[in-house]
Amino acid sequence: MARPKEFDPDDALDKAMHLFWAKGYHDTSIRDLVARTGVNYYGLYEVFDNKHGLFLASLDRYRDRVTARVIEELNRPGPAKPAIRRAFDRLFGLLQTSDGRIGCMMCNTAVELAPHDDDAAKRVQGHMAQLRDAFESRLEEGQRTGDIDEAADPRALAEFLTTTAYSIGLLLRTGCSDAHIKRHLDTALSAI
Amino acid sequence: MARPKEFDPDDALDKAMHLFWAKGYHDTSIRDLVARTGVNYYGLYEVFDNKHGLFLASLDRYRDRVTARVIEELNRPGPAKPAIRRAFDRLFGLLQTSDGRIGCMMCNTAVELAPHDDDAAKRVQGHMAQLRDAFESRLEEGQRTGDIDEAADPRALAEFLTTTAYSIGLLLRTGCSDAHIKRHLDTALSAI
DNA sequence: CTCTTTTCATATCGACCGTTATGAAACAAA
DNA sequence: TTTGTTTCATAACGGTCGATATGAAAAGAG
Repeated sequence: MARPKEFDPDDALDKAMHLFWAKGYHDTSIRDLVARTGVNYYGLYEVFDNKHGLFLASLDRYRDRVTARVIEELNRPGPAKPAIRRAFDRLFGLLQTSDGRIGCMMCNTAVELAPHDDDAAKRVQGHMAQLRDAFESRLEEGQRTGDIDEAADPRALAEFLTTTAYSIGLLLRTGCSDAHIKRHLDTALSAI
Repeated sequence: MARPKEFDPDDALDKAMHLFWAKGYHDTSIRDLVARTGVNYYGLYEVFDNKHGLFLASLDRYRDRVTARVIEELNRPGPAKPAIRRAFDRLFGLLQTSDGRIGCMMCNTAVELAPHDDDAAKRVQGHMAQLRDAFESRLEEGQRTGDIDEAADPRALAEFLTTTAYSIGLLLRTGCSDAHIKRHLDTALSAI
């Protein structure tokens, strides 16, 4: 019984996420977000409260759009080692955006915002734990099926793989070549 | 033949570096820098031109104060593997600052500023190359003395170790525990 | 001492920040 | 059509940004 919204909040969040992902929190202004999303000030504040709220929502969206799919790939049936490799390949693919090689939004946030923002820090730590748990379960399953060395510590390896995932983001954002990243992945995965 | 400076530019640069290191570029204001260094606006601009120049000088100072000492540790006589381990331990120690666990300034800059600042990007890439070359030389020496597997690719391993160094910074800045970081280091070094 | 030069502390500048206020525009209900 | 409600586009707000202008203060030279 009133004027309808001219934008799709879901689509706006996607666009905002990509801008935050590429430019980070401090270097992205509300005006930038208005321009990128096509949503006016009123709409953004009405839906997401403020810049901080929009950023936190973007982090959640990133988890759903990127990390969730990596874990999905990780959990496909089959031996653990190739599944882990495929998960990293999937991650690498998902980190190729139309904005270029902008890395991993969680890694970027861990560095830029999390040290001084408890809400962001909580989400980053949750993200790391989620990824770690997924790796750990897969490694334990691999140990049961004989794919992974029984003497290995699944938790320690899972932490290592999680950090490796973050490293991929770091290397991408630094502009390292695909070949460089592939070499890194080969070396890292030789540890499991 | 005029009024002398009341501050030591070298000391001021140290203080500025630590503030940039902890808070990053965008979240550190000139006023913050004036407060932290005790130097007034005129002094800062007279010596370092502007905020950007002061940041670049801080990056160079970081290389001299932190990275140079890690490489120094790496190049001590003896077998390669323990030397590499000692270098990482030294890095870990140097990253414990009075500002807390703020990670590695080059890693932080690689994420926050380098993607949109060519001067910063050039310094980060130079830093990575310097570290990589140091690791590579040490690995090659290790291969000659039989300490490192001859079948290994020194360049690829050196890249991996460089990324591992950056990962230490990332884990520190994310607030991970010492034990977590030690485990990561153990796993990573199992690859060489 | 006075004069000259440099640095000091501080006020100020225009620009941009995140946020909010304002009035017109677009629908549904009556 | 008129009324009521929500969203639209845009102007405006106070605050802070990086950078600079200003005049007093501190030294050496004469």
